[in-house]
Amino acid sequence: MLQVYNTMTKRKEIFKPLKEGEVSIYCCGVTPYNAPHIGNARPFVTWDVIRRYFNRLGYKVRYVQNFTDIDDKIINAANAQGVTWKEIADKNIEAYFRSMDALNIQHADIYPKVSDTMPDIIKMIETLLEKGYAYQLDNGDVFYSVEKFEDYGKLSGRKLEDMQAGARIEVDDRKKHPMDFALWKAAKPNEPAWDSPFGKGRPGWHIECSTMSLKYLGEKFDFHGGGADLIFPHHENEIAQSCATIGDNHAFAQYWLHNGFITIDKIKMSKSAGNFFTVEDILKKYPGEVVRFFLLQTHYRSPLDFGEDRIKEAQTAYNRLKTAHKNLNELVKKVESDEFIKDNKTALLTLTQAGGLVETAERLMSAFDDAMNDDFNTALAISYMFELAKDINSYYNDYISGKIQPRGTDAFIIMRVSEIFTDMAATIGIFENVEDENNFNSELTEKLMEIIISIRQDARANKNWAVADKIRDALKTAGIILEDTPQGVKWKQA
RNA sequence: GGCGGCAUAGCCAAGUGGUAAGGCAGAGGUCUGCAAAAUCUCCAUCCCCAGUCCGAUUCUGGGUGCCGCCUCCA
Repeated sequence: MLQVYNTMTKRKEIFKPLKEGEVSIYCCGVTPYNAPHIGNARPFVTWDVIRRYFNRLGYKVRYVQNFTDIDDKIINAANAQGVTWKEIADKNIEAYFRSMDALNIQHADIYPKVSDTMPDIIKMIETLLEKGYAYQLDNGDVFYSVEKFEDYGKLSGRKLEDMQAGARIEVDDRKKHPMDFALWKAAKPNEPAWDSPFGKGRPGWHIECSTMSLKYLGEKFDFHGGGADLIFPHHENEIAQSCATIGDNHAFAQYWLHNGFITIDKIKMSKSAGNFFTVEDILKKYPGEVVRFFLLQTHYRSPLDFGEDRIKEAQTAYNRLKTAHKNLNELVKKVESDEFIKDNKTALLTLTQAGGLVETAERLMSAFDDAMNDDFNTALAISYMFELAKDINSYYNDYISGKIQPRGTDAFIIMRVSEIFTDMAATIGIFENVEDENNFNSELTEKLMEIIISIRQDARANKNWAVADKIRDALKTAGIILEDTPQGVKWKQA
């Protein structure tokens, strides 16, 4: 039974889909005014795993994620760089996809943009004006009147009178209430603008997500997510706008999930504070799957402190699972080439060991699912992968060293264990691009490595350890690790 | 000032009313020409105080510390 922590009720709830067998998700996307940093990536990795898990559970998932491509920051960036807002947005949307693709994030079903949703946004603002939830100023600005919405504050748990409006920024005194927010901003000279019944202008922040989620998911949908900093005011305002438009305070998203922040030295990473690392910079030094794995080793709601050391640790840990994955694949290949059946000396040890392996695997698979069912506890789920990896490696070592003789039943066991480990990996989204993992793994490199290894093997045969070690050390400097195993020399990228 | 979160080994991080997963680092063993990888063994009474309970790290109250939101922000 799947439980999720709902920000609206501040507790874990049993998930019940609105439609049997289907899940609808809206995750707030980015404002593409520059390249995404690692903190921006967290919600998308989180939701990617959630989607994958729902798929695993057999749900049909519909996932919508927006691009807010009209915004003050984009206009500012465009002015600063002397290009159009569209050029800024397009460029950064491309950067967004480059980064997220590297993190192995599956694409949304729809990526609506504000600039493509203008008629719907305008229509929604009209409705809010008609229903008396909004008002227009002489200059054309349209504001939402928070006092008109009785449930205002229900998501973030605050009351209008308790908030210190203007604590950090001056209040626009043309507003009826300090917390009122813009639905439509009248055009200033040289700004991109769209025609509307309220005059030329552009949408305020918040309205686009209300419009897009209602347009693509309907008046009620299952999940709405994003970073915890969106709870107020963004999501609070979305609720106010959407529920007022629909005329039902229980409409809109049923479950609100918010991820914690990525911090640096415990301080929230943010573009405005300048303490951030872009995803593409991190990817220059670490594979996307490692970055992804790093993020998932902590529960999505907990804060996560970013640091070079932490990523390195994650890489070491990730490599451990990867080794198990490789070993398992090797065993699977042997099964497929019938090596397991050939030798049918029925050592009792074999039965115990392989039988134990599959038993462990089944148990861990079940534990893995329990962890995921508990508000998508990837940190716990991953710990079970480590436990399974240990047993896989033990079996592999015993098999390779000839300590155990596999029999026919082992073949089935290996295939089942492989299926389980692959399922786990697929759920958290790793080990999917094993073929091209060595990004400098060209044919030429293969040949060169063959030559180098053969020369070194000659040296080793002559007990010329000095030369052998020199070659190994030199390769290590070049980022290639040699391992002398009973099955011959293996090499891999550092 | 209002609202919310967190405090678990050297570091990171799960979790439970009955004395605590996993990872990294570290120590020792096996394997190895030596390494590497792998594996085995070892490494915590859970911020402080009070209370409830047969029993609390886990519940309640208080305290301390850190962080976040109340502006844009994933």
